[in-house]
Amino acid sequence: MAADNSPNKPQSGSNLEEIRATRIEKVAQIKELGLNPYAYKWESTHHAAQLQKKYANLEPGAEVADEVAIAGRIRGRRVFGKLAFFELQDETGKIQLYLEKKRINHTMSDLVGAFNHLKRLSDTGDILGVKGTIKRTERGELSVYVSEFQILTKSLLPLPDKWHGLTDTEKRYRQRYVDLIVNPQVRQTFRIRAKITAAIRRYLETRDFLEIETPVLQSEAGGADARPFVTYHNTLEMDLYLRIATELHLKRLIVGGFERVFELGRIFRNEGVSTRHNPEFTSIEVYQAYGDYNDMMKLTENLIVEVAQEVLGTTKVSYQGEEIDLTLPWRRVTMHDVVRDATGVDFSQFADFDLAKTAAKDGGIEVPSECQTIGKLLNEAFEQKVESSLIQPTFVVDYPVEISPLAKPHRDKPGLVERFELFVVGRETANGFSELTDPLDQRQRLEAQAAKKAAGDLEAQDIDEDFIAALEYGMPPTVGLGIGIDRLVMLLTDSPSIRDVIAFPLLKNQSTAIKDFDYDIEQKTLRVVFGNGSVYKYSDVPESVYKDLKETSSVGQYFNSQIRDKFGFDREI
RNA sequence: GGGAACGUAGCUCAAUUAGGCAGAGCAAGUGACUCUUAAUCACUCGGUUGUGGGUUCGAUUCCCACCGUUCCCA
Repeated sequence: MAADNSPNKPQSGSNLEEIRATRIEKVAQIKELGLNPYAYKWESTHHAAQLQKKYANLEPGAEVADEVAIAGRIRGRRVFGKLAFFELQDETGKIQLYLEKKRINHTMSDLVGAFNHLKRLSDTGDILGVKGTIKRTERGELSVYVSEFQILTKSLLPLPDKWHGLTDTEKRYRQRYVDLIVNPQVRQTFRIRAKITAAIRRYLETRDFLEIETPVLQSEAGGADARPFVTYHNTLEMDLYLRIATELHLKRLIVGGFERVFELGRIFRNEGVSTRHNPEFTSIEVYQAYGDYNDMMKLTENLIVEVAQEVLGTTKVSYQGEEIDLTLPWRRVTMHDVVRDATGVDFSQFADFDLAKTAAKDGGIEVPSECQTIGKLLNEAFEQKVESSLIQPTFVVDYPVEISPLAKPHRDKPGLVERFELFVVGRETANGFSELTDPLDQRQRLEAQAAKKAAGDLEAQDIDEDFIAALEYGMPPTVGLGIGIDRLVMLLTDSPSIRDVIAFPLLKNQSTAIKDFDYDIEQKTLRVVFGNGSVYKYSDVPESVYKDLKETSSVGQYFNSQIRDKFGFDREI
């Protein structure tokens, strides 16, 4: 465009808007050349890693006449007058492009000045397809010696600094696609995650386990102690809950006659967010008829070891600087023993709760008020004094019945159930038990839970009558297992935060600031529009409050202190 | 839920000690350049210092509130 030389045209700036405008202008120029900046298709012959491997032994300076075609994102540009080097990145890695004016203009004679167009109209971030031959440069870099190119997708936004990359944690999570483009180890983590879940499914399928999908939307959320998310079905006019576990439905399938079932899928728990918790996460639950918790511990060990071996090629992994040895067998210890060894208090000796409580306090254990039985005390002691020290894989077995409402009573130890949990790097990673199959016992236990819920415990379970009916038809002796997939992936990918193994972790809405508000004097309702698009109506708001809100120096401050918790509200949008 | 820290150009970071013109590298634009690989050289553009208040002659800096993130604790 000759107009570029106009002295009055302002020079292109380099804030985001101006960079974007410059690139949109390039899109127009590409179109003017009769090319499509958003192509339909490209046929590649190779990926970068394949070429790097195939020509690994090519000498510097050597050329091979093999014709190849490859596509990817331009990650680096080093441009000279009549020669240019691009770095092209595809899913498998990077390869350099050797772009020579003479060759390109010769083979692309239909497009006059093809080389200069490429120089002028391409940017880092564009998706480029090229055809050419193979050449290792004199400096030793394997390159595609390009004869033809096609800009497949024009990128409008600049990528992060090529040297420092993207390190801002918030931006990495919010714009994971950018994180994936510039941080190769992030791609690797999700590749490993996919391999882990595939390997788990393969392990189970070869042992005749069947994956059956169970409902996410449920009229009662059971199978775990957790608060569910609530949603609403419009035409059925009913509240629904997102599942907090897959347990009760998978056990119904066992009643129905399937002997080995599992489901690997998403679970939702309405709880806080931390390095170890995301409100939606992935679990696998496995149920096997005619087995007990000893069988399931063996399955758990073999499953995890085989997955590690298959995905990482080793059973020795490094996690945040600690060497974790997954080699079998894993340590097994009863909860009573491990607590006694750590605190000096043997909770199996007490018949009386108050004596146990005194001993616990003497042992330095804080006893919360809702902790009213010896079993809960034992669990409390475990969580406070033992859990974080279980670094190497350890099965803790034989849990108190009070904290295990779905597990079968221990065949030898009164007050305990046949349950195990696997701890690695101080974190609960798996949980399994011989399933309670006695419907009358199950009803009693769930009624106790329901009583707790009625008394205000938001995490206690409801009675699932249909589940109990299923048990009354008769469930074979069965053992179940649950594994937290995210935590397993964290371990095997050396990731410090659960958000590093979830592609799009839940983050707070960036702007909940108040955008606008108005007031209805007749109705005394204050309508508030928030930055995230939602609209709330606050009722019975005095006009004086509206006036104050209008005149305050800080709307957000006034709203939070004087309105938010003080008036009833309905969500409009 | 409690505590602490952080938020400055598209990206990575300075400037805050003791309030005094908001800077650099990369990226971007123009020009030169056929072996670069964080290319180089010259010139140039780019800022509502998270948001809203307060103190002050003057605030990125001090104070308050809010928003978000991170870490620790529960």
